[in-house]
Amino acid sequence: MTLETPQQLPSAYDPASVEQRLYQKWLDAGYFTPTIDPAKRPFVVIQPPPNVTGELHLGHAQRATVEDALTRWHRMLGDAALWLPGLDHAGIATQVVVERELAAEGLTRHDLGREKFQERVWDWVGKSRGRISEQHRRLGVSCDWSREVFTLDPRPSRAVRHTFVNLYRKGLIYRGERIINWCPRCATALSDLEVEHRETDGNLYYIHYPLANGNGRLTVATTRPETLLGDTGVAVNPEDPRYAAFIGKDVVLPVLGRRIPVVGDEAVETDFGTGALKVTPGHDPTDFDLGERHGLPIVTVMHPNGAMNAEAGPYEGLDRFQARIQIVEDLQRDGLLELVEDHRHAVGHCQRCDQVVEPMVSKQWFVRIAPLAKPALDVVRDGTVRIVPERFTRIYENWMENLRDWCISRQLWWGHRIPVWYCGACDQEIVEYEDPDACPHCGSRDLTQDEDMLDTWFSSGLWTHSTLGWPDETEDLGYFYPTSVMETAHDILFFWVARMIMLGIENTGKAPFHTVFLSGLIRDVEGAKMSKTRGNVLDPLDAIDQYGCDALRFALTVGNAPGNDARLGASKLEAARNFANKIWNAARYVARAMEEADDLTGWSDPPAVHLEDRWIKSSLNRLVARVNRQLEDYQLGEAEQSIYEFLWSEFCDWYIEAAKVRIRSADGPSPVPMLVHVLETTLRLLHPFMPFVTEEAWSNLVARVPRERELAPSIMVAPYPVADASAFDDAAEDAIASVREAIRLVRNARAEFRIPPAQPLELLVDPGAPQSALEAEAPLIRALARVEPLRFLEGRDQLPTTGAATAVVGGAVMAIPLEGLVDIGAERMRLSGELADAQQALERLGARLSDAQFLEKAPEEVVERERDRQRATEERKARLQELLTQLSE
RNA sequence: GGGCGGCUAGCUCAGUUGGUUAGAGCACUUGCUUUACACGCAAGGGGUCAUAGGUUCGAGUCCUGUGCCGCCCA
Repeated sequence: MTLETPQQLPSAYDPASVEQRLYQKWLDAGYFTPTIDPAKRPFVVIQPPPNVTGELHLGHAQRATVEDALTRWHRMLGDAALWLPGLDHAGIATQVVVERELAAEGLTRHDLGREKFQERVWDWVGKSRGRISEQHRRLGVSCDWSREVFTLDPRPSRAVRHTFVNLYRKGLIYRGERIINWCPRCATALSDLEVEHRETDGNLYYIHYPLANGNGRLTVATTRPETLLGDTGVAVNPEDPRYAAFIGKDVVLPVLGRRIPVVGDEAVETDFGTGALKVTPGHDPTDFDLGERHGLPIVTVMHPNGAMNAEAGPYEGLDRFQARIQIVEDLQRDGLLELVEDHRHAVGHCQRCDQVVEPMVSKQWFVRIAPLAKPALDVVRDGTVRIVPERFTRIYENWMENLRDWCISRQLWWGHRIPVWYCGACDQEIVEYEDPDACPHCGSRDLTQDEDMLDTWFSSGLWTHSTLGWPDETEDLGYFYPTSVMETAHDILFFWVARMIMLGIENTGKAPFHTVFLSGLIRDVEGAKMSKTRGNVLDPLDAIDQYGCDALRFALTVGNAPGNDARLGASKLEAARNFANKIWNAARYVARAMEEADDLTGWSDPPAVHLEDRWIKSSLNRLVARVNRQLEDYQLGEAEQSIYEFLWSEFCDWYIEAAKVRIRSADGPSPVPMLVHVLETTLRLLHPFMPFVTEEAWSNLVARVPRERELAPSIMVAPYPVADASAFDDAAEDAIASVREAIRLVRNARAEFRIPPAQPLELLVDPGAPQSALEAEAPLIRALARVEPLRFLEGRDQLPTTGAATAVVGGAVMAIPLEGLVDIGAERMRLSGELADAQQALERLGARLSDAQFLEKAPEEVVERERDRQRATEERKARLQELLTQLSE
């Protein structure tokens, strides 16, 4: 590749011409695949596998950026960094998507049959995978594509099979008639987590249940009157004086006329409704528990599709919502409906298809959760697993302490099939690692496999180890497990993270990672969740086309605190794009300075002799220290902010501008080696976040540099910067700060008095101190403030007393003679104001420093800092007073 | 009903062992074709950190109460 001259480089950074080329270069070099090396420390991130049928959205892009940044950082630290990508078959989500497609053709999955339907899904998967993969690559992710896994691949499927069999044999998986959440649209059971509760306007119906003996009646309140068809009791609180006498008697179920008992139970809330509760064990989870306590029978009144069944008597065949209307009418007719109230309450909806979910008793497979939850709780409590940000630890604990058994069977056709066979001859359940040919109990070949599929999250829960080869003792598993950081969105803490911890410990004996890093959700500018129906979805690829990958990555992560939701809009993307362009142009400038410099010797660690060099080197090393600290503490957004500020406001705004002055005058040591050094270091610091522009700029720099140290072939395998504390230089930083202040004051006066930028100004300075930084930096002040002549005075009495803009910087006094422009009275007013400020500050400082408590209790360095400030403020006050006296003469 | 989070400049947000005069981006005002960058440069305006108490030498930061907004769980 021939090196372009700096002049040939475009003046605006063009991401499109860089990104694909560099990504290919990294792929070809094999940087994304770590080598298993016992001498190295492994760093492992397992990617949360996106749904195979979905497209990546900005949330994925943000998480990918965080995961990539962590991986790139560790790779540069010299770790064996593995970021393992994958895809999730997403059972119910995918099935719903494909069923919708079928519905558009007027078909259901039953028209196709199980096999054809599965083929159809695989077709869809094939199309979708390519898109997801393309999106990921465009995001610049450095994941190891050679290890990419799909949840339905043979290896993870084997892990699913082994886990199921092991848990079954330990008695931790069982089949039973329990109350579950049923989606009539999807015709499948759902776990508690897959139900979304939404506040909905409904009614509360007060219904009379006459006593069987004809002496009165009980009135119950319900939001779902149609379920009374499945009532097998009425419950009241035994402490409730209104109803105590009813316990043990029978009431007559309206409409159906069935006799059902009244039972006493403490769980009944006396102040909800009438205080009497109809008990429907077949269609309500609390009633199920209650019914179990009192031995009440279970009656299920609905078909799986939500229509009423034979138990519903005259309502058989009606849809559940029609049945509700009909029953209410009938109750009214019979005079059994006391009243109907408006009532707002939470109604469960299917997470995937939004239908109202029906609690229903059904025969399903469950995981016994308590024995798994205990160790998973312990590892978080004892710090083996750290959750970032910390506040989610409590949320995790609360949830884990209140878990019900996990319903894992789904009446779907897409996913991992439940590995249980039933023998037609002896009726035994057969659960083996390999598919059985014959019944091990009776030898019969009349075997049928369970029709159901496993909850997707069952396989996801194994992801940290199934991707590395478990249950086999593979080299990958031995080296990379347990993994390091699990980064994911906080909304799947329970769905996924908790189950990974439970099943990771269960299968391997070890917690699957040491850190959980939870990201917030990405919202649109208005703060709304992005969704297709709202039409506010921003495709990551569009954003990349428009602003560039680095800009998107930066915009998605800069300044974000872990776990907090963030909004993204055009202005943030523009700011990020501008930053990429700033870096590009800084690099372009430095490259040009290099071409024109005679000697770049020492660039890799230039000695800091000149005050400006001492300052920038000190400042750079403080930045490096800070960024390392922030990364170690997972404050990625802050780290980016730090780099942004240094690069733009320190390096570009001041060091480069100062360097130009020195280069032009050819006076003193050349700043070019330092320019190269600072930029090269900062690019490495930033690379994990903005991989492309840093690589491109870095390559352009190092291609022009003498080989003073071994140079990596790519910034992504170059070492991450380490701070050199010996470069810290407070004196230089203070000195440059006062020079900057002086320049700012001159520019300020120029703006205030409307003096054209090109017109030089005379500046008189009484430096005050013998070794003033203002004197040392006179050329810089001349150039950046457009000062000519700049004269340093012997004594204050030489300062002009009229018609001058004046200011105090540290111990120095400056005056810009502006006869005829400056109103001396206004000038005096301004200085008096400053004097008053100084006086006020001194009073505060004096009070603090004379407080014995403060002196005794505050740390030494804080006291010392206050003393320094007091000294400086006193000096400033003295100078201001002198100046004012002079002006009033 | 229980829990969590937010309330900081016009807007969006940082601010992690409590320690300068509380920061950034965007927006705003003024002026600039200054040969790296107008995706830029310079100067500037703008905040009693929701509220009431408390702890402390010192509170945006810790504690308690209150108000509004959002989320999670039941």
